[in-house]
This record gives sequence, C-alpha cells and structure tokens, in this order.
Amino acid sequence: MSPRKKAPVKKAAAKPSKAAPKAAKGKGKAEVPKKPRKKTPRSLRGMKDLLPKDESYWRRMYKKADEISAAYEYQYIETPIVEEAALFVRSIGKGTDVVDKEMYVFEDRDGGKIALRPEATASIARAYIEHGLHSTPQPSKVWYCGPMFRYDRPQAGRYREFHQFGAESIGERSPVVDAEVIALGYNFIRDLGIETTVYINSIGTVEDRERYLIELVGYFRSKRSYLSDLSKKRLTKNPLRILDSKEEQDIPIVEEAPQILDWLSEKSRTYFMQVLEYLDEAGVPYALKPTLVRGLDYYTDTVFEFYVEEGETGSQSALGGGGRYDGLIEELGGQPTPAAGFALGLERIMRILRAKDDGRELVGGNDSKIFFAQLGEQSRRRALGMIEGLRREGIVVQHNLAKTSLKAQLELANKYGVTHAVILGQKELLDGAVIIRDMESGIQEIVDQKKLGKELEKILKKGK
RNA sequence: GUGGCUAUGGUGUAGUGGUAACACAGAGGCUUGUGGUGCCUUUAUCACGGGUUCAAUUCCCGUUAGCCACCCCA
Repeated sequence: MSPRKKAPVKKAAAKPSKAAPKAAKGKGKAEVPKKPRKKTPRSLRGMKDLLPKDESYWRRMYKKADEISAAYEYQYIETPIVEEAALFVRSIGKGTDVVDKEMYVFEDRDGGKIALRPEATASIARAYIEHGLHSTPQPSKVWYCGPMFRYDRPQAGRYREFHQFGAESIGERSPVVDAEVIALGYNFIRDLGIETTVYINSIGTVEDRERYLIELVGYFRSKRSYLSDLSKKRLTKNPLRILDSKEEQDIPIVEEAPQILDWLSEKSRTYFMQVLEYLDEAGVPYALKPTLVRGLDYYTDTVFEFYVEEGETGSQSALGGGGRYDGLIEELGGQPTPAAGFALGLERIMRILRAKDDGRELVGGNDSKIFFAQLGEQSRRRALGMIEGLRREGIVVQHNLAKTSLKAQLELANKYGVTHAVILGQKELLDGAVIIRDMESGIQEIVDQKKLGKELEKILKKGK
C-alpha cells in the first residue's frame, strides 16, 4: 500500500519544482498556465498522412500515370470508395483473405452492408455493366488512381489505406490485349526509372484449374508427411499457395510438383504462347514463373506480377500485378465479357523512388526565381497589391509578407534559391520605385514600379 | 492472425537508478533597410499505463505504435 501513497506525493513535489524555473524564465511574457494534458489525436493504425515532403513523388507518379494512360488510349474513370459489400464478396471470392480477413465492412444507416473497396477492378466491372459500356467501341479501356483499404497488419510498404494506379481493358479476348496491359504497367514503372521484372504465368480456364487442382492435391497428399505444418493446412484451404511456400522442407517437393502449364487446355496454351510472342514484340522482358498464382478468384488464363530486385525488402518487392478475368463481368450479372487489367501499389513504388534520390530535401515555396520582399507596414500593404498585379500578368513570385525584417525575407530568398529579389521599402514607396537585387552579384538597381513587370519578364527569360 | 526487435524534442542521434547532451530543422533576437557565414534565446512531464525503489527516462510487466519475418498482398 505504501507505494501507492508515494506516487501522488512524488508528483505533487515534482510539479512545482518544475513549474517554478519556467515561470521565472518567462519574465516578459505572462506564462500560460499549464494546460491539462489532453490525448492528442493520432491517425489510425496503418493509415498515413501524405506530407508535403513527398509531394514531388506523388506528382511524378500521377503525372506519369496520366501521360502513359493517354499514350495507350486509356481513359480516366473514378468509382466510389464505398460499395455494397456483396460486390467484393462475389468478385474477389469468398474464402480469399482479402474478403474474409481484410475487408472493411460497415453497416450503413439503413442497415445495408457496405465496404471500403479493397481494390478497384470489381467496382469498374460493376460500372461497366451499370452504364452499358459494352455498347461503346470495344474494348473499353480505362485507368484509375485512388485509395484502397485492407485491414492487414501494417509493415513497411503495407498499409491499411494505400493507393493504386491501375488500368483495365474490357470487352476483348485477345493476346494483344493482355500484352498491352502488361506493357502499360511495365513502362509506367520503367519510365519512373525503376528496373522491374515481369513474372508471368497462365492459370487457364476454371475447368483447367479444377483438373489441375485435383492432380496437385493428389500429389501433395502423397507427400503429405514431408510437408511443413503450414503447407499441411494449406492443403485443404488453398493448395495453390503451397507452390509459393518459403518453408525449406517444401521446396524440393514443390519442384517436383505438376505444373499448371502442363494441364492447360490446348486453347489456353496457345493463347498463352501468343501473349508471350506479343510481349517479345513489344519489347517487354518477362520471366515465366510456374508457381505464380494470384490471391483473387476472378483471374483466368494470364496472370502476372511486377517485381523489383533492388536487393533489400524480400517480402514487399511486389509492386503490383494483374491478369485476365474473363468470367468476372458475367459473374456480376452482365453479358459474358472478357477483360484484363493490372494494379500497382503507389506506396511501394514511392519507397523505391525515395530510396533512389535520398538526401534531396525540398525547401518549399514555388519554383519562381524571384522573391518579393517588403519593409514597413505601408510597403507590405502595397506589396500585396503589386504581387497580385504581377500574378495577373502571369509573373509568379515568392514572398512571405508575414515576415517583418528584411533579413528574414532575404534568408528565405536565399533558401529558395532565387536569382533576384524585389525590395519595396518606405523610401521606394514614396518614389514609386522598387529595388531589384541580383542575388548572386549583389548588384541592385532602382526601377520604376510601372516597369517592374517588364523588367521581371526580361530576367525570367534570361534565366531560361 | 503468429513470432521477434524497438520506442529520448519537428528530424537524426548521445546518455544516466538522482528529471537529459549534440547536430540539423523551426521561431525570435543581436541590427524593422539587405541573404549564403557568426553569436544569443527558445522548442522534451525521455510513447502511454502500472510495478520495484528513498528516488525510474534508465530495471520489470502491460498497452499502443513502428520495424522485421511469417500469413497474405499492393
């Protein structure tokens, strides 16, 4: 019991001793009385703020996404972040981890089950049916960028809210389409300066897979006693995953396992060969990976993933993936419609971009090479008007009118790396002039305010 | 969901059973008329909760979060 009593005593003693010196120090200003401690709000687990320091990376990715999609003639589409929960259950599949363990499902105010989208393909398929896009020229080629949500345990490169760039080509079953979709994703990553490997496989039709699965399970059953515990469990739950097992004892067994490519129907096999030929033609390097299976139920035939080598990060080296999903639209109640697409994780791509040019700190401001500084209350007021006037003429300057000292403003000008500073003080204000200072040489000239716009234009032109 | 490691200012790091040091960043000042240097001031209940102790930021337990591996995936 005694320790219980002591704790408060200690606190009571500690508080004044701590507050006392502080109060003594704050001579001039009246010391604000200690605020009672409040819990500061924190972002939810696995959810990240996008901060200004990362702005440039996002800009780069969004810009590239926009450009490359246009080049491949894909059009932008945006679907709601919230959908009926059943949409995802039907498309992604009951029994998949994404649906069973990771989906954010809520009850709407009217009691309906709604979900935060864990991926976008299902929504786009829904929109395709809902808006009769099949009656527009086929295939419908669309791209998107936006947040997705999965309730997973966070770690580096894996968040509960994350962003994907993806594209879908709906309405045509042709190896060219598969190749085009892969090329689009591949070139997006490459154009951002990242070396990536495309792993590719075919899982055939639903029937192919069923036949293969029986064979595969039969094979693993026969080796059951040699399998790892984890894989024993997978044998009933998700036997395809055993192929991806990282358990050492499984590896020799997996190597001997029947490969899905050998169980494909003639049709699927020739289709796959053609996809590969088109990839060769498009100059997209790829590697066959017979063990590649994807976690969503709707895939048929071609499946692929984009990997980055870069040494580190063993687990999160998959940047994204995709495949053909010829059954999805029909499954959702539309006409039987073939389709293919991919999705890429922007956070994962950003990680690599950041690692590539580390140390490059951004200072802020805009890109203008001119800083507008002011001194004195009247000049400040006038400065605001002048800056607005310049902006209307198409001349953008940097400034911080909240600063009072000239020194502080020139410090900023220096930090932003401008070439020239415009200075407006009391004297200039009376003369209707401003000073233009060359930041490199320190040479200053006095210019009539009316000619400021023209002068700055000259400077900006020279700078380029 | 399982296991492991970690937690010190805005950031990166020191450090100690007797309430914290350094660098950078931020704000203000030395100088309301001039930046890249200089100097000064300022910015931390050492994640949260509990326990052991005369005393805990330091040792122990729990929680939370981050990271790593697995699961899975982007």
